Amino acid sequence: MATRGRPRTFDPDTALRQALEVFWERGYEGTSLNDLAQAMGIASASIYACFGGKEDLFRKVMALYGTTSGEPPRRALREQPTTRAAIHAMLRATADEITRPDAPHYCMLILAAPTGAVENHAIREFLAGLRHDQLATVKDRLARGVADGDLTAPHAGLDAIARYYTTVVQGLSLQARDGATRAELETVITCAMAAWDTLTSAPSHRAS
Amino acid sequence: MATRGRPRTFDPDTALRQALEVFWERGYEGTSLNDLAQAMGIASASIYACFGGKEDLFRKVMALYGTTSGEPPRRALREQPTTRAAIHAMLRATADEITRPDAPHYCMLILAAPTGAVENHAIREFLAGLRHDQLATVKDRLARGVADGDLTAPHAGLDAIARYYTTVVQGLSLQARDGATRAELETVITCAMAAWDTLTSAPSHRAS
DNA sequence: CTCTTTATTTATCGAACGGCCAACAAATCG
DNA sequence: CGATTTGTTGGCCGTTCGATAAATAAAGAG
Repeated sequence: MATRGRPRTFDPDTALRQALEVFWERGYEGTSLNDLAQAMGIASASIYACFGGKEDLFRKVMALYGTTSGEPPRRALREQPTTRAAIHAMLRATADEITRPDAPHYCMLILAAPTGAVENHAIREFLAGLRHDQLATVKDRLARGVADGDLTAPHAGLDAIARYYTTVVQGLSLQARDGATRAELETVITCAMAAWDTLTSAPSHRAS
Repeated sequence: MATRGRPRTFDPDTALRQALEVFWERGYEGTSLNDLAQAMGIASASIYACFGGKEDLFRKVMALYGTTSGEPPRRALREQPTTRAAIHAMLRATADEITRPDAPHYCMLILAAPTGAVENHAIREFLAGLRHDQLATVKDRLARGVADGDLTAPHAGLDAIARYYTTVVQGLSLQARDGATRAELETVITCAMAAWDTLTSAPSHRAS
């Protein structure tokens, strides 16, 4: 049980949180190992020893991010009794997270690396995969609504509705990044939810 | 009239288009002067002589981008007879632009530099300003609708509706970036327009 | 104590970065 | 023609990039 060797002088969990802050503030490509080492209070070589390279560290950071900032929206989807309430609560939880005064006003999953140099393609694929999971989670919640009986054969497809609200979530992140206030995001959410009744009515008249 | 001195061996307009391609593919921070010089077929010193530094070049590129890819959505807003048709056409024109087979599947204005190193703050501010203009343009179109009489004292505020559809536009860009097809974007647009009638009805019942 | 193991610091790697300049080349002018 | 103006070339500036090796420090094991 006892750990051999020299014990490390920093707490990896704390260091990971500090790395999260830096990546959050500057994005993936905008963050250098120097930035990280300085913020984490250790030499860059220690980062390699403990976390692997920049890319490995970023993946670990995103895992932490998912269990912290990513949890409230996921919980909203999971715990709200009706599908409509679940979607609405997810949007509001998202708006809460991306306007917190103690953190940058955007979602890392969405904006930390949307574009970049070719050599960072793997990171973008990684994030795209996580976003795909996000879409699938929303879709699953809609399917559960059908199973629960509070959503009956929507006029628009489940896929379309899920993608629509995912689109709104992503758009909210950019709005917050551009300085929109929590109240302004709330008005956007209200507008987005105004489509709900139309979208979830039985298939009656026109499409397109 | 005759131009003194040695004439340049490249066409600045062509070079600017080539620079646009590179910035579009890799974003602002992901593009190096080497990348640009290689794609433009000239030495980096020629870039400095003709366009100024990287930041100046990017601003000129964005001006070109605005008059090309940015024009169809703007024209849709301007030329459609009714406000509803204008918004709908703008969304579809946006979807067309960000799924063109001959260009990256996203909007540069939105995703070329959403985050990044502190030294590139000015570029982000520049883009944020352009996006603010975008929002204002949508808002103006709604106001024109009220003046035209096809939009009467909307239940939701004009600001909220404008910001909502701007949010959708920005979300669409991320969807396309993640591989959504034109058809999938169309379903999102259909969902987004489903809110229109509710949003633009006279102020009657509840809010929030 | 000595030996082993692990973590740290320091120094540095080669490559690429954005930026810039002096020398050369090509045109018009007088 | 020579003088002048302008564009292009090639290279180099100091810095920083991500990454690594060697040397040092601190703990437990025997």
